[in-house]
Formats: sequence, C-alpha cells, structure tokens
Amino acid sequence: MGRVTLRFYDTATATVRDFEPAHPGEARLYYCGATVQGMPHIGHVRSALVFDQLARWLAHRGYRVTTVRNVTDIDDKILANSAASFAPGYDGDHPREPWWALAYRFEQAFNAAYDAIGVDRPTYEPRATGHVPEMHALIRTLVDAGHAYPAPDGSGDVYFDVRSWARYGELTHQSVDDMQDAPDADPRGKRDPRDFALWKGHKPGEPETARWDSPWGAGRPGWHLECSAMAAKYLGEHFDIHGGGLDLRFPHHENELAQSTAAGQRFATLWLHNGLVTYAGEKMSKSIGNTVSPADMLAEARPLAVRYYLGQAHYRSVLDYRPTSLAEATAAVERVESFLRAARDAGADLQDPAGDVPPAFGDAMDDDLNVPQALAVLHETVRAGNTALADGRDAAAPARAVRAMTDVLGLTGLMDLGGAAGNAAEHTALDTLVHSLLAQRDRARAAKDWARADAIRDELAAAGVAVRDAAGGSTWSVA
RNA sequence: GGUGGGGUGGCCGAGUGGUUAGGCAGCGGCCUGCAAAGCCGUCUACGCGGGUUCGAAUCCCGUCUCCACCUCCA
Repeated sequence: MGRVTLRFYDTATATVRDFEPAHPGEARLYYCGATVQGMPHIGHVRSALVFDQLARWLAHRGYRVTTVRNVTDIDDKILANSAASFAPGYDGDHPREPWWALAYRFEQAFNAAYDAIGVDRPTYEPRATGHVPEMHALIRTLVDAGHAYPAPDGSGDVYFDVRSWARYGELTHQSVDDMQDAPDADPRGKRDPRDFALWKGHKPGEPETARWDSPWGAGRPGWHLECSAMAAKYLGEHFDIHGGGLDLRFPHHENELAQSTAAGQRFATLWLHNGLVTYAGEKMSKSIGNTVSPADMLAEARPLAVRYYLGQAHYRSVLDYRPTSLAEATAAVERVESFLRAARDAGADLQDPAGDVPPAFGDAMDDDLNVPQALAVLHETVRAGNTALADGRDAAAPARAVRAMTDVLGLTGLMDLGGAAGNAAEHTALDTLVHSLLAQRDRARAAKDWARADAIRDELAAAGVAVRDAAGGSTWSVA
C-alpha cells in the first residue's frame, strides 16, 4: 500500500493505527512490569523483551524514547508469601522474610533475567511503594468527581464506582451488565460487585510496615491505581503507548483506563498487548505450575539463543514452548553470527556498521512490529552474504546490513564476534596459539598426512575451538 | 452467557485475491583428503463444508475446534 508510517494494533479500537506521538519527536511508553512476589518465568521475560524491541525500533526511527516499567512491590500475594515463607539461609528467631525484603529479592531476580538477554533497563522503573502521595491525589480527584467512594463498612477501602463511569468497559468492549457474575463476590459495601479497590484498608494482622496513612484510613495501594499514578507522573497525562501482557487487559488495564480518564486525563493513545507463552498449549503461570524459568533456559542455551527464541514470533501471537525450541533457535541465530564472523575474517569492518537496515526490514518492523517478517529479511541477507563469500566476492555490504539489523533487534551485544567483542588481549593471545596449530595442520595437509591434520583439528575441537576450512585459509571460532 | 485472538507443509512461524516468506529438520548435489561451515536444488500447506471470482490460505455463509480474559497473573 506504500504506507511509510509506523503503525500498531491497538487493543482499545481493535484496529491497526498509525503512530502519532502526543509530543512531537517523542515516544512515551509505559508497560506493566512484575508483581515481585516470586521468581520470573519466561512469559514475564517475553513481555519485557517485546517492549524492549518496540523501544529500540522507535529509537531507530528517530524518536526520543522514554520508557517506564513499574515494579509492584506491595500487594496481597507479596504479603502472603512473606507470611508463609522463610528467608533463604536464615534460621534465626525471626525466620519470616519481611515483605519488603522479599519483594526486593524478586525484583533483583527479574532484573537479572532481563539483563541476561539484553533487555535494556527502562528509563524509569518506579516502585509502587514510592508513589503513595500521587495515588492519594488521584483518589481525591476521583472521589471529588463522584467516581469513587469510601466503603461504608468502615474497612478503609476506597472503591471506584464503575456504574458512575459510562465508558467503563471500553478497552475490552464489554458492558458491566454482560460480565459474568463474580463467583461468591465479597461485596464489602460495594455499590456494584465490579467496583474495584483504589485503596485497601489495613487489616488486623498485616504488617505495620505495610500501612500508609491516608484521608480514608490507613492502608495500602490498590493494584490498578499505582500504574495510573506512576504513568502520569513520569510520562504526563497523555502519553503514547501503554503495554503489557494480554492477561492484563481485564481487569487491570480496563481499570487503569477508567481511573485515569475519569480523573480527566487523556492517558494512553495506543494499547499494545503481547501474547502469552504457553506450555503444551496452556498458559504458563505460577498457579498452574507449568513454568519454565529464564534460568532453566539459560542453562540450556546461550543468552543469544534465548533472546532470539523469545523474540522471534510476532509479539501478539501465542508462543508455545517446546523442548526443541531452543536448539532450533540456536541453529538459526548462530547462522547469522557465523556469517558476521566469516565476513569479518574476509575483511569486512564490523566495528563501523555505518549502514541502515534494508528497506524491507524497516517496512516489516513499521508494520505492527512484524519481527518474523523482518527476520526473514535478515536471513535472506545472510544468505546473500554467504553466497558472496562462497564466490570470493566482497561481503562488506551485506555484513553491514546484517549488523544493522542485529543491532536494532538487540542481538549483536549477545554475540561472540571474536576480536570484535570481549577482551582483545586475550583474543590476540588465543588467536596466535590457534594459528600456530593451524599452520602445523596446513603443513600436514600439504603432506597429505591426514591423521596428523585430523588430530590437530580434534585437539582444537576438544578445547572448544571449531575450525572451518575455506578457500582463503582456515578460520576458527570458539564453540 | 459476554469479550478478544487463533487453526498454514515433519516442527516452528509470516502472509488479507494471482507472483519464493523465513528458520529448524529431511532428501539430492556442489565444495572438501574427510568433515564442519557454506552454496544450489528439492518433498510434505493452508481445520471442515459450501459460495463469490478467470483465479482464494487470503472475501462471504455455515460448521467443528483451540486459547485467553470476565478472580491474582507478563
């Protein structure tokens, strides 16, 4: 169709829409991070990776990108897990791990997983507990506008009044009347069972450290409210993209939208939701117990392959994990890596890519972040480059293009490109030793002493050095 | 009951009317002393039944089926 604009599938309108930034030249993105109540699984990591890809692409297209990913560090499950579990390695008189310590421990685990596969840290990563005043201000606005009310039962809860907001349900195209009745809803003074808590009154037995004073009584933040408060604080009342996992559409994102718009904000222009990771066709989740952790994957495959695997499907599609997935991803991505090495060995300069991505790659990425299509362009470029190398031609141009593509996909930093990355002095030392052996092998081959030649190759292989014979001489790489 | 998204060749996974997606695996060939890597070629497709059309994976009707959400969940 010849369209050149960036466009995305917007959940709210269920259509693909052009990206028209709220602030010229800027892209402001908020996406939901973790409730740090347990260890991450690859579904969490996929979500962060999707929005990392999005942020990188927006930046590549010239936007000044601001990303915010929240950390929900206070909620029911965090308190429950703290009350039920024991601090690792601690066996003293007070074995309970305080909720705030537990939350921080898992926050670190999430960040370690993100870091391992090259998910850039967001511009801001606010914690819910650090933004209670902002939440109070939002609640005050909603109460004053008649869209929220303190529970009449004295619990200290404050609820959003869904019946007071006609647009409630607009994000997920549902009407309150059509919703399934909550099973055994605890009304607790709610005007409608669908009313949700903006503020949760402190309950007897809950830690004193988990209570904040408020005009409506001591308590703690409701889950939905924190995102509304933090998004507006860091990105303004009108920003471009709100993201998160598909399972957050309802109620979380619906409620966020209702709160913020009922408070008079424009809020997000576009809503993007990534598909879930499944295992044997079922949603991966802690409650089902079918999770695969980032650590599991990293024990099996290189971070490069893990990133490639989790990022290779379209972001909106279901990603069904299978045990063979990682091996396939490894083969695919190492093919790209091998080409870059071979091109470098043939004289291409990888340090100064100075190239843009091929137009077909850009078109694919512009089109609702069609990474699978973009990867097809990547692999076609690799083949063209390999063909050039096989024919003894210059492969600098395809190498630059491949490098530009792996850069924007966040793959380059996870590659082992020999001298181009890592410790240069170590590489030089190793290179000298390997070439000494390869020279011996070349002499043996010239003398048709195949046993000797193969023995050297086997010796190198045992040390983890793979040898590739080519017309211009043998090259090597680790692993 | 409501809402949203799917069913593509051995596997994964793009593709909204006609021209090769791509990857992994397989097979044949080239290259190689052998191998690896690479290159070339190649086999299995569009859940099912109708319809529209010169032509449909792609549009329409019907139908089966899967997943997610409506309760905490990336």
